[in-house]
Amino acid sequence: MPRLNFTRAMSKPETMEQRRADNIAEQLEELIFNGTFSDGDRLDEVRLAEQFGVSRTPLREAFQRLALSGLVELIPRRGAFVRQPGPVELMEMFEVMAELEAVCGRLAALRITDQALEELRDANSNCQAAVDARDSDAYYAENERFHRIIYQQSGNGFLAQEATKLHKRLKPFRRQQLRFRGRMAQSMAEHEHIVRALEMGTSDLAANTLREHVAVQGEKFHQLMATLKNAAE
Amino acid sequence: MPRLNFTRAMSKPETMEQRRADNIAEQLEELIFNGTFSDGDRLDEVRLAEQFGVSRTPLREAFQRLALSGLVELIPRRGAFVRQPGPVELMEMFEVMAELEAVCGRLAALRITDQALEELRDANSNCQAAVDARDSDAYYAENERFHRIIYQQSGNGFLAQEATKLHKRLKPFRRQQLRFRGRMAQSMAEHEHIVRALEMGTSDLAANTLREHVAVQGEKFHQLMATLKNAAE
DNA sequence: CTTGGCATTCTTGTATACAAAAACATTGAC
DNA sequence: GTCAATGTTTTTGTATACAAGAATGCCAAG
Repeated sequence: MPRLNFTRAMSKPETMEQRRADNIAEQLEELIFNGTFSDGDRLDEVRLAEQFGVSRTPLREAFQRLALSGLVELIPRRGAFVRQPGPVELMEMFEVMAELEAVCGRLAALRITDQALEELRDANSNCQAAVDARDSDAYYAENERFHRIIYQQSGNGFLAQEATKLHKRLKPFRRQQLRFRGRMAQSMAEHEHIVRALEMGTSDLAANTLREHVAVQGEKFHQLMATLKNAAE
Repeated sequence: MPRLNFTRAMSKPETMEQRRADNIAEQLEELIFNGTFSDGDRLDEVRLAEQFGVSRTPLREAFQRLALSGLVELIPRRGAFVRQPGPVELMEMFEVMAELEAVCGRLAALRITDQALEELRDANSNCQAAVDARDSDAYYAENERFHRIIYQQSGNGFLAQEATKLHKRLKPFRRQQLRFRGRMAQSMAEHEHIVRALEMGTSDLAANTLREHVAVQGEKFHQLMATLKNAAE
């Protein structure tokens, strides 16, 4: 006889208390992103367990989560292997990212609030300040804020969530890109165009501008490939 | 001193041998989809463990996977709760699905092979046969094949994967839809238009036709809401 | 009748134990 | 020297054990 009579989940308690396993998943993610582990590396359960000061159980739970997000491949009876996207998959992911952003932009052009527009302008001026100060960290932070606002203003929570997920996944690669000369300034200029399109409420223009902004083509393609080779060394 | 000197994963062995935990995740997914568990239900670890004849450990690993795919919400120290999308989230998901299909169509119009076109026509004639026989199961199977081909012909593996994932997630809701009068026939007709657009290689037409085909609007909206109410009773 | 606090029982989260499978190393044949 | 077979050791997958946190029930006070 089941005890818990509250078989229904009450309204989201929005508990931000994390279990240990969740933290471990995040930390592992970070270790993969920052290059401590690279493609093909095997994640040793016992060593990582020691390192994190926990037993294998929560680690294995973390592996499950990472596996579904694609960062790790779980090969039965063999272990967990880091799985970074190769050039082809990376291009594919950027292509999807560009399309997702375009959709967000198209919807946001119709639904964005005045307040959000103001925040976009604010993020943009912070970006400009970062460009002037050649502070790529600050630039990146504000750039992320800029895009996140657009995701949210699409008015489609699910879409915003998916876009955020992919954005996060591509973060390390995008970040490399910013180190190229003139990249920050160009990106800034594109942001201005995007804001203008959103202000005007022209869906198609907003969509196309965002797609172009995110798409990897022309010189950006070569830059991306260059960073990949560096990462592989 | 690490033992495994093969620290790199060899080329994908494409091992289809599943671990127990993977199977459990799939079975649970099925149980959620077919309505054995409905929104808000708590998944009892010990009971399910008995039911599946395993211990709690593999079950908990399965929970982790289901949590990331959104079917289950893991509340710390409280348990795993089934989380079915409500009307709003469902509409959002269909909107994203429509956009993903549109992108697939746009790319596929440029890249589709003659052989794939032939397969689309084949799937379509099977669909027609199913409509004539009023066999909604067969219709659904061929419909799925139809869409899957388009995903794959986008030439973007990552996109195809994401589209497939969402398609699967929406499966139970789409399936309900087919029971409405005339829905299968209308859907069939739209498929014809889609194939024609792909044949002609007109990207925009293919994209728009697919978007309209998948989008939930007008009468379809009411039908979807009706199925939701039925499911809640 | 409702409300609040305490004890009890159940449930989760984590650690540990153990069996099965995989990788490694050694030996021997060619 | 290369390669195959076999025994050893590591490593994974699962079961079990145990500690800490929730939920329930009970009792008393208002």
